[in-house]
Amino acid sequence: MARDSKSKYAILGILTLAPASGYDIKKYTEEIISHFWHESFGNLYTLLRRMLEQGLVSSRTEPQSGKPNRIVYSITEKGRHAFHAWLEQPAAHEILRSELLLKLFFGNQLTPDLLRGHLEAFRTWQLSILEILQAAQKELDSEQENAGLLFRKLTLRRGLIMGEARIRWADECLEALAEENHQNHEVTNVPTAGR
Amino acid sequence: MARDSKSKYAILGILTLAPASGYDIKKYTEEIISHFWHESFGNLYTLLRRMLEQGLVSSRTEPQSGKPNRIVYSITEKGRHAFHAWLEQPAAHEILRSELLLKLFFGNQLTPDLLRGHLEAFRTWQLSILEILQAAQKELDSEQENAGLLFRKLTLRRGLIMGEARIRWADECLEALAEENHQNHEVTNVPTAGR
DNA sequence: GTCCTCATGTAACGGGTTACATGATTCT
DNA sequence: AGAATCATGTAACCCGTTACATGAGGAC
Repeated sequence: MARDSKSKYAILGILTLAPASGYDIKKYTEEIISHFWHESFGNLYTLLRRMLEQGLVSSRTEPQSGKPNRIVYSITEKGRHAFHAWLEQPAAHEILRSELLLKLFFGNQLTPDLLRGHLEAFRTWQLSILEILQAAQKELDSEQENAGLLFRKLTLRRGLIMGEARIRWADECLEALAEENHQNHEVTNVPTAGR
Repeated sequence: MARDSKSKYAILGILTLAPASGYDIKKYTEEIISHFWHESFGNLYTLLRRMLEQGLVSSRTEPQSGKPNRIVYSITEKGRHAFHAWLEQPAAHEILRSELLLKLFFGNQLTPDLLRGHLEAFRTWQLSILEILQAAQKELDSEQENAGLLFRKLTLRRGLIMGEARIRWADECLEALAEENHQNHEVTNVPTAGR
């Protein structure tokens, strides 16, 4: 087994839906599945050529005038097999590595203001993602029943649930910090006040 | 700037709390912050030596009989500066890449049984993590007020909230799939039954 | 006039994982 | 007897990012 590229399977999966160029695949990741996946042009193009050599995909060049040629890839039988074999395999445990959490963990070495700034930036960022997902959901709801619809909805649902949870958490943190700050002020400003 | 190792800052952060060996640091990540961070021995040892060269840490070798020598690292002033500079920097947006979501997205190419299997495996895994976190929370609650306590609690809280959300989501998915399956059976088993 | 979209590519680089080696001691 | 803990290290390797190059056509 060793380790093999997840990108490879993402590409195969997308080619399962329709033939596509590298550019198309990039767009697809950005527009449809950006809430749980991303690809860079860099290894997209490199991978596609490698996969061609391995016979997982076939290619056909579409000449265009004025623009560079489009290289449209299709999944082969071999590619389909590889994809399905992967699909059946249990999903690898996601490795988690959150820079924000790391900073927060060492939060007592940071000024309250900067800390709050980090959390608020995170919050607003999550909020903006949520809005995009909500719009996507509306669109999906108005779409008519089709093959992959349920699964698109379920993955979207994940994005929404997690986004909401992240915002709830950020709010909790901000509250806790505000409270702590408040207490500190009471203590330092009115140290021996009547009790 | 370019890109520099996040591991580096995790290490510096941990050394901020107390001098430690590579082995100690690994243990710390596993026992205390595993819910949002992880390190492998591989680059831990490589990084520590590089950081020594860069003057971010200093080292002292503790001879031991029977066991290999312990190399205990301490953070230097330069290291502290680098760490604080990083702390103040806004946290990079987490890149998301979920293999499970990817499989689910292409779920209509998978048998319902396998699909359910994936989701249930995910669910039970998340549940086991939750239990660990809950135990950790109980421990933290009984600890007396100290410097980093609030922040440990806040990061733990994140793990709990997210874990619960993931489980809720998995349940939703399993329900949705069961329902769909049920409908399909009705249709295929009693195709023209009275209505 | 400048920015965005379309479209493909390459080279550098490095961050991190995996797998291996070594070996005494202590727990089950 | 065997597994786990302690403890450090190295070498392979590759996955993926970033940055660059090229260039036409259309939008604003």
